[in-house]
Amino acid sequence: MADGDTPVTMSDVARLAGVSTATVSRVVNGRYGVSASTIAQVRSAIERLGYESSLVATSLRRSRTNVLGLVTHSFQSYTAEVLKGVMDALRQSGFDLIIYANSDLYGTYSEGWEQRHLTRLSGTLTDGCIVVTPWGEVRSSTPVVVIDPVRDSTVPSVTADNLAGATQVVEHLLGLGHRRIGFIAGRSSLAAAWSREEGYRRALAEAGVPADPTLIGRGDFNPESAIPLARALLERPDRPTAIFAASDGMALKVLEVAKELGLDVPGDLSVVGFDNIPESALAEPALTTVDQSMYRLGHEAARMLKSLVTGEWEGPRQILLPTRLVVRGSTAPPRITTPQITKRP
Amino acid sequence: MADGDTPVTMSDVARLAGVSTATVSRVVNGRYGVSASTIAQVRSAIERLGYESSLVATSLRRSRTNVLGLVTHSFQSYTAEVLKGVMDALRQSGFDLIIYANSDLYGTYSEGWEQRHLTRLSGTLTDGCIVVTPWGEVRSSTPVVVIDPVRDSTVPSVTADNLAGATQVVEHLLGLGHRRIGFIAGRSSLAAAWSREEGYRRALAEAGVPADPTLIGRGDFNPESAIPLARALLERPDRPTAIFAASDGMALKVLEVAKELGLDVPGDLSVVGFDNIPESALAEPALTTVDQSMYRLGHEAARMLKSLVTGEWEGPRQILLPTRLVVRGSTAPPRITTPQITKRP
DNA sequence: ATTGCAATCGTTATCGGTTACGTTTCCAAC
DNA sequence: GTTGGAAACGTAACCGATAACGATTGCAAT
Repeated sequence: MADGDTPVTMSDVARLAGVSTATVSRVVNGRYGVSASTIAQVRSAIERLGYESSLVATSLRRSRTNVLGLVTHSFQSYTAEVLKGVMDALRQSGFDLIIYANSDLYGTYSEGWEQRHLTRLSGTLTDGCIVVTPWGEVRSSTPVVVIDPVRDSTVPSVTADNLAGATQVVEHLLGLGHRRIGFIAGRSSLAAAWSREEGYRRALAEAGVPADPTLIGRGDFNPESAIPLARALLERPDRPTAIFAASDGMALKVLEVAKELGLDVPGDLSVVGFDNIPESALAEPALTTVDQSMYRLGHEAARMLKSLVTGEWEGPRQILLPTRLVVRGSTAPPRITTPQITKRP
Repeated sequence: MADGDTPVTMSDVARLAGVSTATVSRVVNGRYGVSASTIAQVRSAIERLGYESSLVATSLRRSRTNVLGLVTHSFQSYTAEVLKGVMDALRQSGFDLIIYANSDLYGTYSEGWEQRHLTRLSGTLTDGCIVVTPWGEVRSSTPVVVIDPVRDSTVPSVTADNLAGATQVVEHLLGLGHRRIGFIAGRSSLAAAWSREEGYRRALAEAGVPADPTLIGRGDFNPESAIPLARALLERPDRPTAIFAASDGMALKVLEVAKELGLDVPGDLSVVGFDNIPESALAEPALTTVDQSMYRLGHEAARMLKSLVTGEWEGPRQILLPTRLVVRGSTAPPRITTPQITKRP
């Protein structure tokens, strides 16, 4: 009860109940072949001693730990949302979650980091891992599910339908009357970044709007990376009337830059993001964005990993989740390059 | 390398190196008593086989797992900030972090939850635990550090200087000219909630402002709980000119209610929170609040737990962290009950 | 009274490391 | 040439639980 007492083991229980440890084990695991009276005796001994089975010893014997891992390089609100989904999917499933994160605060990030942790964990502490937005392809001796994988990855993964989402964004902007639409891209190695850019291109192409490569800024999903890019786009004489940033974090920085330059949003400039992180709804003006339900990404990834570990997964190994355009206050018809009044429907 | 191969064990290494497992163990753990040439052989065998020692087996033998636990009942931005601090403190310390959370989404919370998980974890999976804002006193066979403990707790803990923070808030409001100041309290069992309320009372008393008990609403730190309380306070004919909520989550709800009732903040009503969660800076108007650096709470708790586990803790077992008043746009001189113009210094 | 078959329970090897202890080797000192 | 002793290494018990296997028991069928 207090600190410092030696932990009570299964053989303590066995001794008190007058049976063998095998029988105690059977009772604990609810296995067949123990008489009702013995079960009662063992139960009461367990109760009296306050016995808790050792997760460590159990893990060693079975070769399952019932612990899943989550590896992430950053710990922003995106990851936090994912985490909620993961934990909800795992609650009462018998699996515990262990987290490896590199919170990106001291710049100690190194590229092989994820892989190092994966190999250390797999086959030893965890039964499987979820990896969030990795830098490269991952391999492991235990099952892995990747959220937002790199391009052309064959590892089991969960991704939002970024192509559709980005297409909708551009269609929304085109519908408002925008023709010069800037784009701030994400880390190009990620499939998500590529799809969002591809959606941007396709939607423009289908609408017959000529693509202007100089309107594309090369960001990396890090919010800070968007600042110089936004500045460059907005200080041009022929500045775009709208900017679509590949993530909310970057879009919020675009808002700041616009404010700094004295531009009114959405009057002078429309801004759209992607992700729908909680902060976006609170921004001023509230950010139009694409909801990709990071909660669901996490939830599905956990569900998938769980059944992958238990060997009962049926569905596809690459899951695509729907996205949804969320129109808020940061988008409106342009009034600069198209001086005529454009009424909204 | 690929999936499905049996993990390579220490005896595999031993066989290849032509030594016993004991020697391999000595090499792996850098212990004295192995010749340089043997070390080299073992090292190369480890290298060739890609051997990784089993954390589970090691944990069973030594009675240390090098895993710390974090138990929390909710997973809001408060907890996320704490988590960042914890993980930063633990990085490269050789300790891993395992998280138990009840994200409060399905109302499955039950009061004994924390204690159940604590007893299950301690002495089996973790070497010690951090518990965030528990519902009751906690006990465990391994070290525990509590962030925001209950009142009169004797368990090692880390808390912000809530009394000082709350006092500053009220002094700030008094300085602006407010006299009728409402208060929305937090979960009263927590020391933090009590201290904040105490600070509110003391500051009023010291300023000679008569306390009006009807201006105090009994919330529980859950943002939703503040809604009816704020409504009740603001629909009175003699409504307060300022409301101090014991947490930012609740304060943000007060802002919403005020907006709903057509009250201008800070013109008709000043609002102050406590915590300084990220959302507060983004609110409209930005929320005046008290920064208690949840990051530092987590960081200090982890540092303390770590040394408690290794038995090298020197400092006090109850840590008090400074707070800081952050004045933003949600507070201003009152203009309702005090019609005269009050100039700021 | 045997036989047969379940149901029940104990023995024991094992999971992968760690470590107390014992053994061997080797070299310096007597 | 012994002896002493430290260095280097192997043996085996052990951490706590699980499971294959064998042993015992009880009871119905023969």
